[in-house]
Amino acid sequence: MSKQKRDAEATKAKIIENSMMLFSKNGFDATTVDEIANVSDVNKALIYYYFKNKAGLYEIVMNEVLSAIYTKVIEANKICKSPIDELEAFIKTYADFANKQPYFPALLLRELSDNGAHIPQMMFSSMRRLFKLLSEILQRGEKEGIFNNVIPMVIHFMIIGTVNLLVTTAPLRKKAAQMTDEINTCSDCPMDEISDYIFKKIKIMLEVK
Amino acid sequence: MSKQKRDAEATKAKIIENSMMLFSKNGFDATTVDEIANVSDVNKALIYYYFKNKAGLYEIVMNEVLSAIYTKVIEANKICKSPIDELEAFIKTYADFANKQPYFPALLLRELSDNGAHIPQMMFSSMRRLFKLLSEILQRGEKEGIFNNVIPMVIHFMIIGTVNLLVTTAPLRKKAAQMTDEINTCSDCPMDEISDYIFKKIKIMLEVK
DNA sequence: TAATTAACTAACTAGTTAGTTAATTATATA
DNA sequence: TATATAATTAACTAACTAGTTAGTTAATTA
Repeated sequence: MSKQKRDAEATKAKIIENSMMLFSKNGFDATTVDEIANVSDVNKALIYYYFKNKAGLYEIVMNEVLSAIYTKVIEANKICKSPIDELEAFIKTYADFANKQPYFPALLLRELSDNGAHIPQMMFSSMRRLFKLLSEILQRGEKEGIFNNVIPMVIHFMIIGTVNLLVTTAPLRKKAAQMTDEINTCSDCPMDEISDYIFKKIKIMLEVK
Repeated sequence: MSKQKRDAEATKAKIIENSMMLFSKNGFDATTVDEIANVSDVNKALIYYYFKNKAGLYEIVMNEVLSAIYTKVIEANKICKSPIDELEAFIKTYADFANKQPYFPALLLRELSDNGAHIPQMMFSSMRRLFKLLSEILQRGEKEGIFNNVIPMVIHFMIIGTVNLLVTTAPLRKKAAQMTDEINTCSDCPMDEISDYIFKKIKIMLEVK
């Protein structure tokens, strides 16, 4: 392997990586193409050479992230023996991913609160795949008499919503913890303890007594 | 009452009202001061005459919204007899407000996913008041032996997160319902039925068996 | 090694946006 | 009724930003 001065794939990957970081941190509008170029140490025009435009780059970034999480969730799902196992895997895999890729929940929340202004179609179907998986787990559980009174859409948002808020507010909560003594903002609970708590609570909530 | 050509208070209120609508719909960055001025039928400079700058206007708008919701929740809380009543009132009042003021959840999500970039301090303390109230309800319930194994921060985000996602995705879900037959996105469940479901499920989740 | 292509850049354009200035109009008050 | 003051505007600027163009340099191939 010769050390190359030019490596298109690596450059492209670098641009995507930095875009992901910046879009997640600052959102679509507040991220400038100039900024992406500077951070990535490439000329701005190169971004237009590789990607159609800013929205096109954004779409690729989102696609990459959403595919990654879907793959992980599916992977974790494969080795499960029961709907309860599957529910646990779903929650913990999602939480773990969101925690390790902490920009992702912010991106997702922002995009949802924009009504998918920037990437309507793709976003949409990616999120649907994830929801469909959980939906099937819950309905299977209900058929088997393990769960009862399930509204999958609400349970899905309960999981996604809770995890996303916990991850996105983590820095804010850390700051709050230093300021006040009275309120416990859970600022040093590790994510795997929290996700275990969420799973156990949702299990209680759904299980037939 | 004479019909005036000039009414500073009314003009100011009009600007705030339209700002709230636009900021909520499009976020801070994507809302332009020109747009606010046009919609409000005033000259842009008037906005700078009344408000320090764009961020100052945004802060006032946010303050107004957050105070309104806090007032409603406190009001509903007053007539409650038990922690379970209080929990029910908290969830349903918040959900009702979010549903009637459907831009608010989007604003909140966006602001949280920005780490409070635009209005750090005020936003912060407004959200804390709301959390403190729920926190006290839950801890009182735990002391009275009604609830068990409560982590208020997680329960708070479970409520806020679920409601916010349901409200912000409502138009998206409606669109999805037309496209596919297989997945039930809860697109025509009325909010008060959903908030009742959320309350009942969270009650089960927290109550001592 | 010459020709061709792929990777990359400097410098620009056209359009947008927050914020300002200096002037104008309406209203209250002396 | 004159005048001060509060409300409002037209017209501007400085800074920024998405996207383009015309060109350069490195790598590949004939």
